[in-house]
Amino acid sequence: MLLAEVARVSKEVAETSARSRKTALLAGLFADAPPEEAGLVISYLSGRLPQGRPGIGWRTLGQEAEPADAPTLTVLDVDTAVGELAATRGAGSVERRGRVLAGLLGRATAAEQVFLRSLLSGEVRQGALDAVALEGVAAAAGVPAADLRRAVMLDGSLPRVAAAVLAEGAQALCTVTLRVGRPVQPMLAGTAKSVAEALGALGPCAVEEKLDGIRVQVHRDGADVRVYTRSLDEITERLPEVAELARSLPGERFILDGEVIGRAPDGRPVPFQEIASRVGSRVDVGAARRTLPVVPCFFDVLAVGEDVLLDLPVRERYAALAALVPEDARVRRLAVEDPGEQEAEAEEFWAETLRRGHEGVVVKGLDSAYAAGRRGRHWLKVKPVHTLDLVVLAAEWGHGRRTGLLSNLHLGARTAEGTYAMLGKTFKGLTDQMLRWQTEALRALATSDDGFTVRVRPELVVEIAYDGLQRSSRYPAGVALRFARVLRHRPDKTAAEADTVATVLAAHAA
DNA sequence: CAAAGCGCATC
DNA sequence: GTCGGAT
DNA sequence: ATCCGACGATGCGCTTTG
Repeated sequence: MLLAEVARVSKEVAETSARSRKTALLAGLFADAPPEEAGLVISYLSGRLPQGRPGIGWRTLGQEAEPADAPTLTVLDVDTAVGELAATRGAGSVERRGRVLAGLLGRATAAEQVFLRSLLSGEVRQGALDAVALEGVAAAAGVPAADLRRAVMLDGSLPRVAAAVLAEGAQALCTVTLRVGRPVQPMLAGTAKSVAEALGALGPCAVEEKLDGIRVQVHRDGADVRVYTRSLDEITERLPEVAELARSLPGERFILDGEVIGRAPDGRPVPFQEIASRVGSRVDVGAARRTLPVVPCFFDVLAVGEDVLLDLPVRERYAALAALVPEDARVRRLAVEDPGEQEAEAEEFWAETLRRGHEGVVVKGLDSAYAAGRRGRHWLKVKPVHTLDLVVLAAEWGHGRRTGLLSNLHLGARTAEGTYAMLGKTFKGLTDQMLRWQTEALRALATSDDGFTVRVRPELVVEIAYDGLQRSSRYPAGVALRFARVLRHRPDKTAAEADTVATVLAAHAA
């Protein structure tokens, strides 16, 4: 199949807003794809490369290339080139990769270049990724989307399952089962503003501590233990403690879901950044382990022995977990069978969890199944929110649907010297109307515009919500906001009324 | 040989 | 990771 | 109820640059 066809459909998908129409466009192409190329086509149109990230970023993609006049590239040609890109490493690799990329782009028409650049950069921006492509596959193969979705969650790969179902039909889905040793898309949590709100939404539930670490899925089959991240990358070698603990458990075969954290000598959890550093260290795991040992805390079990537990309710899965994992390797939890009667108890659990230094709680419906790969409304996370009044120091021009609007705000707190210390940026929480308003308001305050960033007189105050502070080597206060978002503009306030660095730091002093 | 730049992963 | 918009 | 895309800070490892 020609890349031109894929690029054309991608463009059409991008230009239609209705999801049903996107699905139909994708289904048409998937049905046309030769069986041996279907996986590739589906992968590209769901915005992924089978090789994963190819080591090509905005910098490398910046190079210009004279487009070809006529489309000759096939998807197999692209796959070959991407394989080369991904395999290129060592001294001189940047230049070699650049040449391979130039060669590929040189064989592509202008339209194909647009698609290739977006695909390689990881931002297809066609309003359709995995989920919509999955609908397209289901339509093309004539199978129920729900059946296909379940198979993909268990298998972990849409292109693989899709190729099989297009070739063999619905029966291909029957052979996909949960297997120990093959990672499953983890279930995700929605958000609630308060414990009371979560209790009200869920009824009988479990309130669990939410640990601020790295999500892990641990598979054991006899002596073979593997640890996977949330994105299903295998990180077993980086976390020997986790593998050791899994081997020590009284079960030969299981799949556990949990979070890896570190504990200070007093038992309190170490900051997320330290865990990220530890889990990210690959070259000298021994040294990293000595510096910061980690512990897994499990909160779910997806399989044990020959039994698949995904469809069992939380209460039964937790009983299985308790039978397998000792208490000190499990998350603390409170069962709330009667939310009406136990609200105070739940609130106290939340307060105690925060006193222990954890991130918040996750509230789970006791009768819900494990919805692999979904952001279930049966799991709701609750975290404390902090707010500040900060001053806009600059704003960046937006992209995509925010083109022409000032979007990303540089946020400053007042210093003792009467200047402003930047604490981070945010573009979140802004409605279209707020974007329009701030674009005009900031234009009026502009002191410079380099086409990327507009610097402004520090006069506009914004109310910012954030989750906490993190150590920063980039920002002058030595600290940055985590997950900052705009609550509202405060044109009624003057910059002199904004919060100071000192009060920000004081609010988080332990 | 150290610093900077880049890409990619976590949240 | 959070959030708003669209379906 | 879902999905998507608008982009955040940070740390590691690799490669290039000074």
